Amino acid sequence: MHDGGVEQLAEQLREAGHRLTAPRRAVLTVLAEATEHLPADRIHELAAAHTPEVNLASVYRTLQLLGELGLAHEVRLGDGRGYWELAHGEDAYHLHCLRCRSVTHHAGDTVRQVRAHLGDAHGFRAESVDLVVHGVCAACQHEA
Amino acid sequence: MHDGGVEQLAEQLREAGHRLTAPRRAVLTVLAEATEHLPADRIHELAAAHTPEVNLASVYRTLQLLGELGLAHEVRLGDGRGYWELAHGEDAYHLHCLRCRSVTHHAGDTVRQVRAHLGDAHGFRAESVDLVVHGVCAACQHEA
DNA sequence: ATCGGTGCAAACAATTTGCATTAGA
DNA sequence: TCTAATGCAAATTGTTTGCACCGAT
Repeated sequence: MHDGGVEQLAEQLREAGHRLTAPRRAVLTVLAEATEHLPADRIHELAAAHTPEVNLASVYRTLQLLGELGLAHEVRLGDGRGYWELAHGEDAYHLHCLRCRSVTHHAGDTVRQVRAHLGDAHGFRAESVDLVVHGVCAACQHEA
Repeated sequence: MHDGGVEQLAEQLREAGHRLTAPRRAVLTVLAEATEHLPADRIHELAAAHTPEVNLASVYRTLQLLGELGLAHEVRLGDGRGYWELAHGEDAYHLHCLRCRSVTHHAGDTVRQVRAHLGDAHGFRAESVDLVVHGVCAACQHEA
């Protein structure tokens, strides 16, 4: 997750017919450097380091755009807000540790199985699967 | 569905050391009669029919209490708000139809399997599993 | 030179809270 | 009676929007 990633994403923005602006580059950089899922206000804070004066509204607008382009993805943890991450090959689920508040995503068959099951059993055509598991991660269990 | 259910829930409230008030009874009645998942403001509207003057704040307070007592359960669909339903034997997932906006819950092994998988593969102790699948339900697919 | 994007401030929507009053037990 | 619970209104929080100005293409 060095700057190369950002350049590539920036390119995708441009290719989709959007302008590459300072706020957008700042948000992309923050997301690319992030090791965890970030809410908009946190992204705003971090972006301010790169590019002072980025406005929170622009962060929201950028995130929405990135979401529409499929470059970023929003996760809802149950509290009101949205947490963002760069898109990774979909069909992942999230483990939300209630103790250390960490959120990790995991790919795997799990979600695919759920999807398959639904089509068979309920004739439901799944568009997207939101699977968030709240609990206590392995690390936190040890230091209990 | 009929008032018997409400009486039983009311009893559980009292047993837990809480007072049985008009707003609380109204919310319980609405939830018991509901055939779908309701957001707080909708519950407020419907409760007003039974008991005029119930305040929206009281609806929120009641819902929170019912949640803590395990009598009701909140579902997050991804839009900002919470949708409520009476507690049914847990471990269900929700199918959210993007076309008709319906939300149906289904019990079954699915969630239990996810739970088991997590413990084995990641040492994660699952407390609650939120599985919401967005897509198009069977009914809506037919009339496409 | 355009017109998409930004900053700013005000608007919104969902939910929460402080406080004086009311009513369940 | 005595304290939990309510109504009301104001405060919070997360997110969106209108609009005049600015800058990427």
